[in-house]
Amino acid sequence: MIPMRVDAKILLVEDDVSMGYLLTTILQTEGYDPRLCIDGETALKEFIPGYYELCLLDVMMPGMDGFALAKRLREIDPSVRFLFLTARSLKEDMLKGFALGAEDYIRKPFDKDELLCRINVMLRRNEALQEESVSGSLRFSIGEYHFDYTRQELSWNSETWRMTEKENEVLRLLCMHQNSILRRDDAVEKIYGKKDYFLGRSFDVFISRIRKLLQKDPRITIENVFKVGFILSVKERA
Amino acid sequence: MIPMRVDAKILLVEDDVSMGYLLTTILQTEGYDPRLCIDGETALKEFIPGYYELCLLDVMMPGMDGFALAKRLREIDPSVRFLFLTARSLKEDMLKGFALGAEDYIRKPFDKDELLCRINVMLRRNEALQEESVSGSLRFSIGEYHFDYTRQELSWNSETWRMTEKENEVLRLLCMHQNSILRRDDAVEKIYGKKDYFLGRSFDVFISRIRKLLQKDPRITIENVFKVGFILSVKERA
DNA sequence: CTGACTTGTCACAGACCTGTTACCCACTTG
DNA sequence: CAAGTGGGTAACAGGTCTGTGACAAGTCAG
Repeated sequence: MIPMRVDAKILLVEDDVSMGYLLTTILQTEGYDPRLCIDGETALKEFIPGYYELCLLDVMMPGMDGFALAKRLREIDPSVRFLFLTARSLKEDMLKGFALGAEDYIRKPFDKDELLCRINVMLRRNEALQEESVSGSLRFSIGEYHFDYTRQELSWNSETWRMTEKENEVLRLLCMHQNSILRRDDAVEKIYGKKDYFLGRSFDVFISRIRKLLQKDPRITIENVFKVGFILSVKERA
Repeated sequence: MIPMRVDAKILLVEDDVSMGYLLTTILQTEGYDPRLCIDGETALKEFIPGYYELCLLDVMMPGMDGFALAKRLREIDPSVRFLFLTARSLKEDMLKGFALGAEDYIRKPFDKDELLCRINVMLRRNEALQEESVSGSLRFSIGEYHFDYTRQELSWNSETWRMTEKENEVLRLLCMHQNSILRRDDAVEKIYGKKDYFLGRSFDVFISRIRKLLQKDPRITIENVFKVGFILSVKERA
């Protein structure tokens, strides 16, 4: 299935109240977060650059029409993405819409599933565009936790903590050896670049701190292997 | 007008000879370089990963149908882009097409200009994806702000400031790492070409100045990651 | 079972890092 | 030349890490 882009903010501009309501409902039930405006002026006030993933514009509206609105929005935020929705099936209109940079052009009466499909495709594309640059990111799942090494963050159940540099390093090493021994010598060497008695003790302290960070999921353990190192593992669910 | 993507290679798969010929002609007169195949098997032999900008697939064909072909093509090259063309207007077919990762879905009989428009849009998008970084103008949306690097301008709600050169550079780096850590070492190196203690301090001062510039939108934060760097991010609206 | 050694944890102080304001100097502009 | 701008340094007041010592608890060999 197409992966859903949950909670995406959508700016919806539609003067017809019942149509606007219908669209809002459809989008909401699909997990989107639509914002309905009844005319172009309201939409311009409501618009915030970068906030909305997508704008859904009715073409025929009293006052400022969809095309004029699109032009204004693009002036404010050149990277805005929009899609026209119209009852008119004039070819010229459609061409004009695409010329303005529309991503798509949908005729009313529209089919609900088709509309959702096209929106999904657009947002998926959007996401691909943005995440392109975030490559090189290192992430791990640890039981119910999620650990993002590059962002130096540990999250659990929508809570997120920023870890310190050393904690981050130690946890990374543990994760990379998940279910197998992380040798203390190796670890100390990698973290501090050298090893001596005190650095080893310091490493122990970090193990302790990380245990505390991970204690919300009791299935996670960091077992000690006497004189050798530690093993991070996640027990099977009972 | 929509900028034309000249000479783009298009793989066209259509079993109906006259339709295939018609499409080929249309695409050629528009400056594209289409390659016509009369069935899926031929298309698979003809296909070269990365060579075609776009595949135009008829859905209903004897032997391998368009969907099966799309699946095979995607196996060979996961980044392939395709578009279905079909006489069937069954909703399920269309949904299936999108689920397979289609960029668009066009019903026959199609309108020549609409088809070309949609193809143009797709190719333009393709280009945008690839040339994002090479383009001359660099612009970013930061919450309610809009930052134009090339013009060295920061604007908010119709107010616009011209930034200083260094502010501009620092903000650009922050934007390019939005939501991930901008490492202070990297940043200092890129901005000054070398690094020492004082340049690091100077960088801090610019962070401070930029925070002040961006303070009109309270959702924007530049978080410090102790000893490592900074993260620019925009919080969800309440 | 004992004693030597290893590990878990706490608390804390000092080192180091950051945010900010003020200031100074070089350069530009009118 | 006077005023203004940009950008670096200084200085200071916090703030955050993180080694280390202390001590309790655990492990192991003999």
